Amino acid sequence: MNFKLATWNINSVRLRINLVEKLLAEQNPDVLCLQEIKCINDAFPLKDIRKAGYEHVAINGQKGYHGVAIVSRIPFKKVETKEFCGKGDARHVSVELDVPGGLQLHNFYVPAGGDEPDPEINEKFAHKLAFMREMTEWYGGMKKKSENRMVLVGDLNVAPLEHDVWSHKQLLKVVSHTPIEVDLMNEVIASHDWVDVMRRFVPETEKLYSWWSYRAKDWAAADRGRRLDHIWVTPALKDAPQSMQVLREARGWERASDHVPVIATMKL
DNA sequence: ATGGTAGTCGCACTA
Repeated sequence: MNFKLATWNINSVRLRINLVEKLLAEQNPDVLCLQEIKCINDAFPLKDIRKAGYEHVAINGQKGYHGVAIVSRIPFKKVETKEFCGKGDARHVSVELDVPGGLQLHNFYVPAGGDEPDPEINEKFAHKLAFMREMTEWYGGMKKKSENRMVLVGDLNVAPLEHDVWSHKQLLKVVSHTPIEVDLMNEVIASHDWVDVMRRFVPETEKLYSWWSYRAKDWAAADRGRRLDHIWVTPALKDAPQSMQVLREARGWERASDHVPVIATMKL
């Protein structure tokens, strides 16, 4: 079957439900993974999502901050959430999709990490590093690597490659692109031989961003972006991806999120 | 070298 997947840090799903509806209408993905929904489960705009044709929703919400959700046309066989760092933060939800061969989809919102890239003096940065170490442990501990059909998406808050940021040199000491974060992200990737789907379609020598700061006067003119959002697949699905698109235009929508949707199609 | 914006919740915090 053909499978279309989107991931988007929405920065408040209640405030931007109209933009979610616009994306679903224009792109018609089978599944949309959202991050930073910024509401408790009961406040999620379920009715609007169902009206758009998405009957299946898995939510791990939290009051005011963070929170992730998966909305889907495809039924779920299982829904799980995992708590990282014992903090009680809502930063992960996963579902088993009812597709031929099965598919586990993991949706993450990794801690941003604050401003100061020193875990000794910035506990938010220490939390981010610990979170990634826990991801490595978790995926490294899973059995049957070569048979696991898994997709991992989300706002991972790390731009690992030189051309995942507008200036490699100027961002080396900026949280999201520091060597310690990049090393830890590479360890997560190595823990289950994850494949970076976005870079399968855009060479590493080309700039590729999914986020532009709200603080720029003119985000498009400055174009100082970073690739903070990712789609990964396990080796069992390495030949599945057929296309990938970063919906840059969504950054210019009215009352936009600072992140744009990343969309992939796969043959399952 | 600094400050710039956005959202939620309530007048501070996270990003």
